[in-house]
Amino acid sequence: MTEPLRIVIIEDEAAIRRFLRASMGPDEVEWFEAESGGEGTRLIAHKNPHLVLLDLGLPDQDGLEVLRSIREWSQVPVIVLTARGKERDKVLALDAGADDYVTKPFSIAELLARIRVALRHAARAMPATEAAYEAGGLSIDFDARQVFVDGEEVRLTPIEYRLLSELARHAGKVLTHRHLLRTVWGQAYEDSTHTLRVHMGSIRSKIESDAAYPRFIRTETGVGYRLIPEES
Amino acid sequence: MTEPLRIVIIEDEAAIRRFLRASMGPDEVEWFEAESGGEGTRLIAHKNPHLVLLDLGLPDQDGLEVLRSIREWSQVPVIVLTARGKERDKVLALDAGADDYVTKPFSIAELLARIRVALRHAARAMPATEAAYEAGGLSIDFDARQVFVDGEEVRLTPIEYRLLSELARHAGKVLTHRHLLRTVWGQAYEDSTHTLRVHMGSIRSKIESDAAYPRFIRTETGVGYRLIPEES
DNA sequence: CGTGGGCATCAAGGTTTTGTCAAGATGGAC
DNA sequence: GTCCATCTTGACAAAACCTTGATGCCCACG
Repeated sequence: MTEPLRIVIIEDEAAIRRFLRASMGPDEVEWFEAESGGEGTRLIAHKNPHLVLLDLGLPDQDGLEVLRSIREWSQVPVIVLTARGKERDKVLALDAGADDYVTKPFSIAELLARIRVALRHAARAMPATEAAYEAGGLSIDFDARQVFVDGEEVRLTPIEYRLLSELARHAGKVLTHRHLLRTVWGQAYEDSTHTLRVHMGSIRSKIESDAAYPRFIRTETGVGYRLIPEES
Repeated sequence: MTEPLRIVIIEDEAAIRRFLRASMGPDEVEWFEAESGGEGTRLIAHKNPHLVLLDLGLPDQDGLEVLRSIREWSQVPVIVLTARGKERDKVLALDAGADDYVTKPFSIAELLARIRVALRHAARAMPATEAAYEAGGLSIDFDARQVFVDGEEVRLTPIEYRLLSELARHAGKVLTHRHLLRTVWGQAYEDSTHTLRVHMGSIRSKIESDAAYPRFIRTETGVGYRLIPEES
Protein backbone atom coordinates (compact mmCIF):
# COMPACT_ATOMS: atom_id res chain seq x y z
CA MET A 1 0.00 0.00 0.00
CA THR A 2 1.64 3.19 -1.10
CA GLU A 3 -0.58 5.80 0.42
CA PRO A 4 -1.37 5.69 4.14
CA LEU A 5 -4.25 3.50 5.15
CA ARG A 6 -7.37 5.46 5.97
CA ILE A 7 -9.55 3.88 8.65
CA VAL A 8 -12.80 5.29 9.98
CA ILE A 9 -13.78 4.18 13.44
CA ILE A 10 -17.33 4.72 14.62
CA GLU A 11 -17.34 4.15 18.35
CA ASP A 12 -18.64 6.25 21.22
CA GLU A 13 -16.13 5.14 23.85
CA ALA A 14 -13.05 7.31 23.65
CA ALA A 15 -10.98 4.75 25.54
CA ILE A 16 -11.41 2.13 22.84
CA ARG A 17 -10.63 4.63 20.11
CA ARG A 18 -7.45 5.59 21.90
CA PHE A 19 -6.53 1.96 22.38
CA LEU A 20 -6.90 1.17 18.70
CA ARG A 21 -4.95 4.22 17.68
CA ALA A 22 -2.13 3.17 19.92
CA SER A 23 -2.17 -0.37 18.57
CA MET A 24 -1.30 0.63 15.05
CA GLY A 25 1.53 2.92 14.15
CA PRO A 26 0.31 6.42 13.36
CA ASP A 27 2.66 6.57 10.40
CA GLU A 28 0.93 3.76 8.58
CA VAL A 29 -2.64 4.63 9.39
CA GLU A 30 -4.65 7.79 9.16
CA TRP A 31 -7.49 7.53 11.67
CA PHE A 32 -10.83 9.27 11.40
CA GLU A 33 -12.99 9.03 14.48
CA ALA A 34 -16.73 9.43 14.83
CA GLU A 35 -18.81 9.14 17.97
CA SER A 36 -22.16 8.78 16.25
CA GLY A 37 -23.60 7.02 13.25
CA GLY A 38 -24.44 10.20 11.39
CA GLU A 39 -20.98 11.60 11.82
CA GLY A 40 -19.55 8.23 10.80
CA THR A 41 -21.40 7.96 7.52
CA ARG A 42 -20.42 11.52 6.73
CA LEU A 43 -16.78 10.68 7.39
CA ILE A 44 -16.95 7.64 5.14
CA ALA A 45 -18.44 9.69 2.34
CA HIS A 46 -15.83 12.40 2.69
CA LYS A 47 -12.66 10.51 3.51
CA ASN A 48 -13.18 7.49 1.29
CA PRO A 49 -11.49 5.12 3.75
CA HIS A 50 -10.03 1.70 3.11
CA LEU A 51 -11.74 0.19 6.13
CA VAL A 52 -14.43 0.94 8.69
CA LEU A 53 -14.61 -0.27 12.28
CA LEU A 54 -18.16 -0.01 13.54
CA ASP A 55 -19.53 -0.29 17.04
CA LEU A 56 -23.13 -1.43 17.18
CA GLY A 57 -24.09 0.47 20.35
CA LEU A 58 -24.19 4.08 19.30
CA PRO A 59 -25.95 7.05 20.88
CA ASP A 60 -27.91 8.36 17.90
CA GLN A 61 -28.97 5.31 15.95
CA ASP A 62 -28.57 1.57 15.91
CA GLY A 63 -25.31 0.41 14.40
CA LEU A 64 -27.16 -2.01 12.18
CA GLU A 65 -28.99 0.90 10.57
CA VAL A 66 -25.71 2.70 10.07
CA LEU A 67 -24.32 -0.38 8.37
CA ARG A 68 -27.31 -0.72 6.09
CA SER A 69 -27.19 2.91 5.06
CA ILE A 70 -23.48 2.63 4.29
CA ARG A 71 -24.12 -0.45 2.18
CA GLU A 72 -26.60 1.43 0.06
CA TRP A 73 -23.79 3.20 -1.68
CA SER A 74 -20.42 1.94 -0.50
CA GLN A 75 -18.53 -1.34 -0.71
CA VAL A 76 -15.94 -0.35 1.88
CA PRO A 77 -14.98 -3.26 4.19
CA VAL A 78 -16.76 -2.94 7.53
CA ILE A 79 -15.71 -4.84 10.63
CA VAL A 80 -18.32 -4.77 13.36
CA LEU A 81 -16.79 -4.41 16.80
CA THR A 82 -19.26 -4.80 19.61
CA ALA A 83 -20.19 -6.13 23.00
CA ARG A 84 -23.30 -7.81 21.63
CA GLY A 85 -22.36 -11.47 21.43
CA LYS A 86 -25.72 -13.02 20.64
CA GLU A 87 -25.92 -15.28 17.65
CA ARG A 88 -28.85 -13.30 16.29
CA ASP A 89 -26.89 -10.04 16.35
CA LYS A 90 -24.00 -11.61 14.51
CA VAL A 91 -26.16 -13.09 11.78
CA LEU A 92 -28.04 -9.85 11.30
CA ALA A 93 -24.88 -7.79 11.03
CA LEU A 94 -23.11 -10.21 8.69
CA ASP A 95 -26.15 -10.43 6.46
CA ALA A 96 -26.53 -6.68 6.48
CA GLY A 97 -23.16 -6.45 4.79
CA ALA A 98 -20.56 -6.60 7.54
CA ASP A 99 -17.35 -8.27 6.46
CA ASP A 100 -16.47 -9.53 9.92
CA TYR A 101 -17.80 -9.49 13.45
CA VAL A 102 -15.59 -9.22 16.50
CA THR A 103 -16.98 -9.29 20.04
CA LYS A 104 -15.62 -7.25 22.91
CA PRO A 105 -13.50 -7.85 24.77
CA PHE A 106 -11.36 -8.63 21.76
CA SER A 107 -7.78 -9.60 21.31
CA ILE A 108 -5.93 -6.84 19.53
CA ALA A 109 -3.72 -9.23 17.58
CA GLU A 110 -6.76 -11.05 16.31
CA LEU A 111 -8.46 -7.83 15.31
CA LEU A 112 -5.38 -6.71 13.42
CA ALA A 113 -5.25 -10.06 11.63
CA ARG A 114 -8.91 -9.73 10.70
CA ILE A 115 -8.27 -6.21 9.43
CA ARG A 116 -5.53 -7.61 7.22
CA VAL A 117 -7.96 -10.20 5.88
CA ALA A 118 -10.54 -7.53 5.07
CA LEU A 119 -7.96 -5.39 3.29
CA ARG A 120 -6.75 -8.41 1.37
CA HIS A 121 -10.28 -8.99 0.16
CA ALA A 122 -10.72 -5.38 -0.84
CA ALA A 123 -7.43 -5.41 -2.71
CA ARG A 124 -8.51 -8.46 -4.63
CA ALA A 125 -11.74 -6.84 -5.70
CA MET A 126 -9.64 -4.28 -7.54
CA PRO A 127 -7.33 -4.91 -10.44
CA ALA A 128 -3.89 -6.01 -9.39
CA THR A 129 -1.71 -3.19 -8.21
CA GLU A 130 1.73 -3.27 -9.70
CA ALA A 131 4.72 -1.82 -7.96
CA ALA A 132 5.27 0.66 -10.75
CA TYR A 133 3.82 2.04 -13.96
CA GLU A 134 5.84 2.90 -17.01
CA ALA A 135 4.77 3.99 -20.47
CA GLY A 136 6.01 6.44 -23.00
CA GLY A 137 8.08 8.66 -20.77
CA LEU A 138 5.72 8.63 -17.81
CA SER A 139 6.61 6.43 -14.88
CA ILE A 140 5.07 6.08 -11.47
CA ASP A 141 6.72 4.39 -8.53
CA PHE A 142 3.80 3.38 -6.35
CA ASP A 143 6.01 2.32 -3.47
CA ALA A 144 7.92 5.55 -3.33
CA ARG A 145 4.87 7.60 -4.35
CA GLN A 146 6.94 9.34 -7.01
CA VAL A 147 6.17 10.37 -10.56
CA PHE A 148 8.68 10.92 -13.34
CA VAL A 149 8.37 12.40 -16.82
CA ASP A 150 11.33 11.57 -19.06
CA GLY A 151 13.37 10.89 -15.96
CA GLU A 152 12.54 14.20 -14.31
CA GLU A 153 10.69 13.95 -11.03
CA VAL A 154 7.37 15.75 -10.88
CA ARG A 155 5.91 16.82 -7.58
CA LEU A 156 2.21 16.10 -7.24
CA THR A 157 -0.19 17.01 -4.47
CA PRO A 158 -2.07 14.17 -2.74
CA ILE A 159 -5.16 14.49 -4.87
CA GLU A 160 -3.20 14.83 -8.07
CA TYR A 161 -1.23 11.72 -7.22
CA ARG A 162 -4.29 9.67 -6.42
CA LEU A 163 -5.98 10.77 -9.61
CA LEU A 164 -3.00 9.89 -11.76
CA SER A 165 -2.56 6.59 -9.94
CA GLU A 166 -6.12 5.63 -10.54
CA LEU A 167 -5.73 6.39 -14.22
CA ALA A 168 -2.48 4.43 -14.34
CA ARG A 169 -3.97 1.42 -12.61
CA HIS A 170 -6.48 1.24 -15.43
CA ALA A 171 -4.17 2.48 -18.14
CA GLY A 172 -5.86 2.59 -21.52
CA LYS A 173 -9.34 2.34 -20.13
CA VAL A 174 -11.69 5.26 -19.94
CA LEU A 175 -12.56 6.19 -16.39
CA THR A 176 -15.74 8.18 -16.02
CA HIS A 177 -15.89 11.42 -14.11
CA ARG A 178 -18.10 9.72 -11.60
CA HIS A 179 -15.70 6.84 -11.12
CA LEU A 180 -12.74 9.12 -10.54
CA LEU A 181 -14.65 11.31 -8.15
CA ARG A 182 -15.88 8.36 -6.15
CA THR A 183 -12.50 6.70 -6.02
CA VAL A 184 -10.40 9.71 -5.22
CA TRP A 185 -12.78 11.95 -3.29
CA GLY A 186 -15.52 9.60 -2.15
CA GLN A 187 -19.18 9.18 -2.74
CA ALA A 188 -20.15 12.62 -1.48
CA TYR A 189 -18.25 14.35 -4.29
CA GLU A 190 -19.45 12.36 -7.27
CA ASP A 191 -21.02 15.40 -8.90
CA SER A 192 -18.12 17.80 -8.45
CA THR A 193 -16.98 17.50 -12.01
CA HIS A 194 -15.70 21.04 -12.04
CA THR A 195 -13.26 20.30 -9.25
CA LEU A 196 -12.11 17.24 -11.11
CA ARG A 197 -11.39 19.32 -14.20
CA VAL A 198 -9.33 21.81 -12.31
CA HIS A 199 -7.20 19.06 -10.83
CA MET A 200 -6.78 17.34 -14.18
CA GLY A 201 -5.67 20.67 -15.49
CA SER A 202 -3.03 21.05 -12.85
CA ILE A 203 -1.76 17.50 -13.39
CA ARG A 204 -1.49 18.25 -17.07
CA SER A 205 0.35 21.46 -16.50
CA LYS A 206 2.90 19.43 -14.58
CA ILE A 207 3.32 16.43 -16.86
CA GLU A 208 2.30 17.58 -20.33
CA SER A 209 4.58 19.90 -22.25
CA ASP A 210 2.18 20.73 -25.09
CA ALA A 211 -1.38 21.14 -23.91
CA ALA A 212 -2.73 20.95 -27.45
CA TYR A 213 -1.14 17.55 -28.06
CA PRO A 214 -1.41 15.54 -24.87
CA ARG A 215 1.13 12.76 -24.53
CA PHE A 216 -0.46 11.09 -21.54
CA ILE A 217 -3.94 12.08 -20.52
CA ARG A 218 -6.69 12.17 -23.05
CA THR A 219 -10.09 13.72 -22.52
CA GLU A 220 -13.06 11.66 -23.62
CA THR A 221 -15.66 14.33 -24.01
CA GLY A 222 -18.85 13.63 -22.15
CA VAL A 223 -17.40 10.56 -20.48
CA GLY A 224 -14.17 10.98 -18.61
CA TYR A 225 -10.41 10.62 -18.98
CA ARG A 226 -8.01 7.98 -20.17
CA LEU A 227 -4.31 7.41 -19.76
CA ILE A 228 -2.65 6.70 -23.08
CA PRO A 229 -0.85 3.39 -22.59
CA GLU A 230 1.82 3.86 -25.28
CA GLU A 231 3.44 6.74 -26.99
CA SER A 232 2.08 7.13 -30.46
CA MET B 1 -26.62 -19.17 -8.74
CA THR B 2 -27.78 -21.68 -11.24
CA GLU B 3 -25.30 -24.46 -10.49
CA PRO B 4 -25.34 -26.01 -7.02
CA LEU B 5 -22.84 -24.75 -4.49
CA ARG B 6 -19.84 -27.03 -4.09
CA ILE B 7 -18.30 -27.12 -0.63
CA VAL B 8 -15.30 -29.17 0.45
CA ILE B 9 -15.07 -29.99 4.13
CA ILE B 10 -11.79 -31.22 5.54
CA GLU B 11 -12.51 -32.57 9.00
CA ASP B 12 -11.71 -35.87 10.65
CA GLU B 13 -14.72 -36.11 12.96
CA ALA B 14 -17.59 -37.71 11.12
CA ALA B 15 -20.12 -36.32 13.58
CA ILE B 16 -19.31 -32.74 12.65
CA ARG B 17 -19.41 -33.51 8.96
CA ARG B 18 -22.82 -35.07 9.39
CA PHE B 19 -24.01 -32.12 11.42
CA LEU B 20 -22.99 -29.61 8.76
CA ARG B 21 -24.53 -31.67 6.01
CA ALA B 22 -27.78 -31.72 7.90
CA SER B 23 -27.68 -27.98 8.50
CA MET B 24 -27.79 -27.04 4.87
CA GLY B 25 -30.29 -28.45 2.47
CA PRO B 26 -28.74 -31.13 0.28
CA ASP B 27 -30.51 -29.68 -2.75
CA GLU B 28 -28.60 -26.42 -2.62
CA VAL B 29 -25.19 -27.76 -1.68
CA GLU B 30 -23.01 -30.50 -3.03
CA TRP B 31 -20.70 -31.68 -0.24
CA PHE B 32 -17.29 -33.23 -0.69
CA GLU B 33 -15.78 -34.67 2.48
CA ALA B 34 -12.17 -35.38 3.30
CA GLU B 35 -10.75 -36.80 6.51
CA SER B 36 -7.17 -35.81 5.89
CA GLY B 37 -5.24 -32.88 4.48
CA GLY B 38 -3.89 -34.75 1.51
CA GLU B 39 -7.30 -36.00 0.52
CA GLY B 40 -8.67 -32.50 1.03
CA THR B 41 -6.24 -30.74 -1.28
CA ARG B 42 -6.85 -33.40 -3.90
CA LEU B 43 -10.60 -32.79 -3.62
CA ILE B 44 -10.14 -29.04 -4.01
CA ALA B 45 -8.02 -29.46 -7.10
CA HIS B 46 -10.45 -31.90 -8.61
CA LYS B 47 -13.85 -30.46 -7.70
CA ASN B 48 -13.07 -26.73 -7.95
CA PRO B 49 -15.34 -25.86 -5.01
CA HIS B 50 -16.84 -22.49 -4.14
CA LEU B 51 -15.82 -22.80 -0.50
CA VAL B 52 -13.65 -24.86 1.82
CA LEU B 53 -14.25 -25.60 5.50
CA LEU B 54 -11.01 -26.63 7.12
CA ASP B 55 -10.37 -28.18 10.51
CA LEU B 56 -6.94 -27.47 11.91
CA GLY B 57 -6.56 -30.72 13.85
CA LEU B 58 -6.02 -33.35 11.21
CA PRO B 59 -4.45 -36.80 11.47
CA ASP B 60 -1.86 -36.57 8.71
CA GLN B 61 -0.60 -32.99 8.74
CA ASP B 62 -1.19 -29.69 10.48
CA GLY B 63 -4.15 -27.77 9.13
CA LEU B 64 -2.01 -24.68 8.77
CA GLU B 65 0.24 -26.51 6.34
CA VAL B 66 -2.79 -27.65 4.38
CA LEU B 67 -3.96 -24.07 4.17
CA ARG B 68 -0.60 -22.80 2.98
CA SER B 69 -0.36 -25.44 0.30
CA ILE B 70 -3.86 -24.62 -0.91
CA ARG B 71 -2.97 -20.95 -1.10
CA GLU B 72 -0.02 -21.64 -3.33
CA TRP B 73 -2.33 -22.25 -6.23
CA SER B 74 -5.92 -21.52 -5.24
CA GLN B 75 -7.87 -18.45 -4.18
CA VAL B 76 -10.90 -20.43 -2.99
CA PRO B 77 -12.42 -19.01 0.20
CA VAL B 78 -11.34 -21.04 3.22
CA ILE B 79 -13.08 -20.87 6.57
CA VAL B 80 -11.07 -22.42 9.38
CA LEU B 81 -13.21 -24.34 11.80
CA THR B 82 -11.40 -25.53 14.86
CA ALA B 83 -11.24 -26.13 18.58
CA ARG B 84 -8.00 -24.16 18.90
CA GLY B 85 -9.06 -20.84 20.34
CA LYS B 86 -5.69 -19.28 21.09
CA GLU B 87 -5.01 -15.84 19.72
CA ARG B 88 -1.78 -17.05 18.17
CA ASP B 89 -3.54 -19.79 16.23
CA LYS B 90 -6.09 -17.37 14.88
CA VAL B 91 -3.52 -14.85 13.72
CA LEU B 92 -1.40 -17.52 12.08
CA ALA B 93 -4.34 -19.01 10.23
CA LEU B 94 -5.74 -15.68 9.09
CA ASP B 95 -2.34 -14.51 7.90
CA ALA B 96 -1.77 -17.80 6.14
CA GLY B 97 -4.72 -16.98 3.92
CA ALA B 98 -7.81 -18.08 5.81
CA ASP B 99 -10.84 -15.95 5.08
CA ASP B 100 -12.44 -16.51 8.45
CA TYR B 101 -11.83 -18.37 11.69
CA VAL B 102 -14.61 -19.98 13.69
CA THR B 103 -13.95 -21.76 16.98
CA LYS B 104 -15.76 -24.86 18.13
CA PRO B 105 -18.24 -25.17 19.60
CA PHE B 106 -19.75 -22.89 17.02
CA SER B 107 -23.24 -21.63 16.38
CA ILE B 108 -24.50 -23.05 13.15
CA ALA B 109 -26.41 -19.91 12.25
CA GLU B 110 -23.28 -17.83 12.65
CA LEU B 111 -21.25 -20.22 10.57
CA LEU B 112 -23.83 -20.10 7.81
CA ALA B 113 -23.79 -16.31 7.91
CA ARG B 114 -20.01 -16.32 7.67
CA ILE B 115 -20.21 -18.71 4.76
CA ARG B 116 -22.52 -16.26 3.01
CA VAL B 117 -20.02 -13.47 3.63
CA ALA B 118 -17.19 -15.52 2.14
CA LEU B 119 -19.24 -16.37 -0.93
CA ARG B 120 -20.22 -12.72 -1.32
CA HIS B 121 -16.54 -11.79 -1.38
CA ALA B 122 -15.68 -14.45 -3.91
CA ALA B 123 -18.45 -13.31 -6.22
CA ARG B 124 -17.16 -9.77 -6.11
CA ALA B 125 -13.59 -10.72 -6.99
CA MET B 126 -14.61 -11.53 -10.55
CA PRO B 127 -13.68 -8.81 -13.00
CA ALA B 128 -16.41 -7.46 -15.24
CA THR B 129 -14.76 -6.42 -18.45
CA GLU B 130 -16.81 -6.17 -21.58
CA ALA B 131 -15.42 -7.95 -24.59
CA ALA B 132 -14.29 -6.12 -27.67
CA TYR B 133 -15.86 -6.17 -31.13
CA GLU B 134 -13.86 -7.19 -34.16
CA ALA B 135 -14.91 -7.83 -37.73
CA GLY B 136 -13.44 -7.19 -41.12
CA GLY B 137 -11.02 -4.43 -40.23
CA LEU B 138 -13.29 -2.67 -37.77
CA SER B 139 -12.62 -3.18 -34.09
CA ILE B 140 -14.08 -1.56 -31.03
CA ASP B 141 -12.49 -1.67 -27.61
CA PHE B 142 -15.34 -1.00 -25.22
CA ASP B 143 -13.08 -0.57 -22.19
CA ALA B 144 -10.89 2.01 -23.80
CA ARG B 145 -13.84 3.42 -25.72
CA GLN B 146 -11.70 3.34 -28.85
CA VAL B 147 -12.46 2.44 -32.45
CA PHE B 148 -9.94 1.17 -34.97
CA VAL B 149 -10.15 0.70 -38.73
CA ASP B 150 -7.36 -1.51 -40.11
CA GLY B 151 -5.37 -0.76 -36.98
CA GLU B 152 -5.71 3.01 -37.29
CA GLU B 153 -7.48 4.72 -34.44
CA VAL B 154 -10.57 6.69 -35.35
CA ARG B 155 -11.85 9.34 -32.99
CA LEU B 156 -15.59 9.45 -32.55
CA THR B 157 -17.78 11.90 -30.69
CA PRO B 158 -20.04 10.61 -27.89
CA ILE B 159 -23.09 10.19 -30.08
CA GLU B 160 -21.13 8.64 -32.90
CA TYR B 161 -19.57 6.17 -30.53
CA ARG B 162 -22.84 5.19 -28.97
CA LEU B 163 -24.43 4.74 -32.37
CA LEU B 164 -21.65 2.54 -33.65
CA SER B 165 -21.58 0.55 -30.42
CA GLU B 166 -25.26 -0.11 -30.66
CA LEU B 167 -24.84 -1.33 -34.21
CA ALA B 168 -21.88 -3.49 -33.20
CA ARG B 169 -23.73 -5.04 -30.30
CA HIS B 170 -26.30 -6.26 -32.79
CA ALA B 171 -23.93 -6.80 -35.68
CA GLY B 172 -25.62 -8.12 -38.79
CA LYS B 173 -29.08 -7.20 -37.66
CA VAL B 174 -31.03 -4.28 -39.02
CA LEU B 175 -31.69 -1.64 -36.40
CA THR B 176 -34.59 0.65 -37.18
CA HIS B 177 -34.29 4.43 -37.12
CA ARG B 178 -36.68 4.46 -34.23
CA HIS B 179 -34.67 1.90 -32.26
CA LEU B 180 -31.40 3.77 -32.73
CA LEU B 181 -32.95 7.09 -31.85
CA ARG B 182 -34.53 5.71 -28.73
CA THR B 183 -31.38 3.94 -27.58
CA VAL B 184 -28.91 6.69 -28.27
CA TRP B 185 -30.95 9.85 -27.79
CA GLY B 186 -33.94 8.74 -25.77
CA GLN B 187 -37.61 8.36 -26.37
CA ALA B 188 -38.24 12.04 -26.93
CA TYR B 189 -36.10 12.07 -30.09
CA GLU B 190 -37.53 9.04 -31.83
CA ASP B 191 -38.71 11.07 -34.81
CA SER B 192 -35.50 13.01 -35.46
CA THR B 193 -34.47 10.83 -38.35
CA HIS B 194 -32.72 13.68 -40.07
CA THR B 195 -30.36 14.12 -37.12
CA LEU B 196 -29.68 10.41 -37.16
CA ARG B 197 -28.75 10.56 -40.82
CA VAL B 198 -26.30 13.36 -40.30
CA HIS B 199 -24.56 11.44 -37.56
CA MET B 200 -24.44 8.25 -39.60
CA GLY B 201 -22.90 10.32 -42.33
CA SER B 202 -20.17 11.61 -40.08
CA ILE B 203 -19.41 8.13 -38.76
CA ARG B 204 -19.13 6.92 -42.32
CA SER B 205 -16.85 9.76 -43.30
CA LYS B 206 -14.55 8.61 -40.53
CA ILE B 207 -14.59 4.85 -41.01
CA GLU B 208 -15.49 4.29 -44.66
CA SER B 209 -12.95 5.05 -47.34
CA ASP B 210 -15.29 4.69 -50.31
CA ALA B 211 -18.75 6.06 -49.63
CA ALA B 212 -20.21 4.35 -52.68
CA TYR B 213 -19.06 0.92 -51.49
CA PRO B 214 -19.54 0.78 -47.75
CA ARG B 215 -17.40 -1.79 -45.95
CA PHE B 216 -19.14 -1.55 -42.63
CA ILE B 217 -22.45 0.25 -42.43
CA ARG B 218 -25.22 -0.59 -44.83
CA THR B 219 -28.34 1.50 -45.29
CA GLU B 220 -31.56 -0.49 -45.31
CA THR B 221 -33.81 1.91 -47.16
CA GLY B 222 -37.02 2.67 -45.38
CA VAL B 223 -35.99 0.69 -42.31
CA GLY B 224 -32.69 1.58 -40.73
CA TYR B 225 -29.03 0.61 -40.67
CA ARG B 226 -27.03 -2.57 -40.31
CA LEU B 227 -23.43 -3.33 -39.48
CA ILE B 228 -21.91 -5.81 -41.90
CA PRO B 229 -20.49 -8.57 -39.70
CA GLU B 230 -17.81 -9.87 -42.08
CA GLU B 231 -15.89 -8.40 -44.93
CA SER B 232 -17.24 -9.66 -48.22
C1' DC C 1 -40.78 12.68 -68.50
C1' DG C 2 -41.86 14.85 -64.33
C1' DT C 3 -42.56 14.36 -59.33
C1' DG C 4 -41.95 13.11 -54.64
C1' DG C 5 -39.98 10.26 -50.96
C1' DG C 6 -35.90 8.63 -48.82
C1' DC C 7 -31.23 9.51 -48.34
C1' DA C 8 -26.47 11.87 -48.14
C1' DT C 9 -23.71 15.95 -47.70
C1' DC C 10 -22.33 20.54 -46.34
C1' DA C 11 -22.17 24.60 -43.68
C1' DA C 12 -23.93 27.71 -40.13
C1' DG C 13 -25.41 28.59 -35.65
C1' DG C 14 -26.22 27.60 -31.08
C1' DT C 15 -25.47 24.65 -27.11
C1' DT C 16 -22.85 21.85 -24.10
C1' DT C 17 -18.61 20.48 -22.38
C1' DT C 18 -14.03 21.42 -21.15
C1' DG C 19 -9.92 24.31 -19.89
C1' DT C 20 -7.83 28.17 -17.49
C1' DC C 21 -7.10 31.68 -14.23
C1' DA C 22 -7.54 33.76 -9.88
C1' DA C 23 -9.73 34.59 -5.59
C1' DG C 24 -11.10 32.77 -1.22
C1' DA C 25 -11.26 28.82 2.14
C1' DT C 26 -9.18 25.23 4.62
C1' DG C 27 -6.00 22.95 7.46
C1' DG C 28 -1.59 21.63 9.16
C1' DA C 29 3.27 23.10 10.65
C1' DC C 30 5.75 26.02 13.29
C1' DG D 1 -1.21 33.33 16.28
C1' DT D 2 1.12 33.36 11.05
C1' DC D 3 2.75 31.03 7.05
C1' DC D 4 2.42 27.86 3.45
C1' DA D 5 0.66 24.36 0.53
C1' DT D 6 -3.42 22.70 -1.02
C1' DC D 7 -8.15 22.49 -2.31
C1' DT D 8 -12.58 24.44 -3.82
C1' DT D 9 -15.31 27.67 -6.15
C1' DG D 10 -16.64 31.13 -9.51
C1' DA D 11 -16.11 33.59 -13.82
C1' DC D 12 -14.84 33.46 -18.25
C1' DA D 13 -12.69 31.68 -22.63
C1' DA D 14 -11.97 27.96 -25.76
C1' DA D 15 -13.06 23.84 -27.84
C1' DA D 16 -15.96 20.19 -29.09
C1' DC D 17 -20.20 18.88 -30.26
C1' DC D 18 -25.12 18.71 -31.88
C1' DT D 19 -28.94 20.30 -34.49
C1' DT D 20 -31.00 22.42 -38.25
C1' DG D 21 -31.79 24.04 -42.90
C1' DA D 22 -30.46 24.04 -47.69
C1' DT D 23 -29.27 21.41 -51.53
C1' DG D 24 -28.68 17.58 -54.64
C1' DC D 25 -28.85 12.62 -55.79
C1' DC D 26 -31.23 8.33 -56.81
C1' DC D 27 -35.10 5.79 -57.95
C1' DA D 28 -39.89 4.30 -57.96
C1' DC D 29 -44.20 5.59 -59.68
C1' DG D 30 -47.64 7.99 -62.03
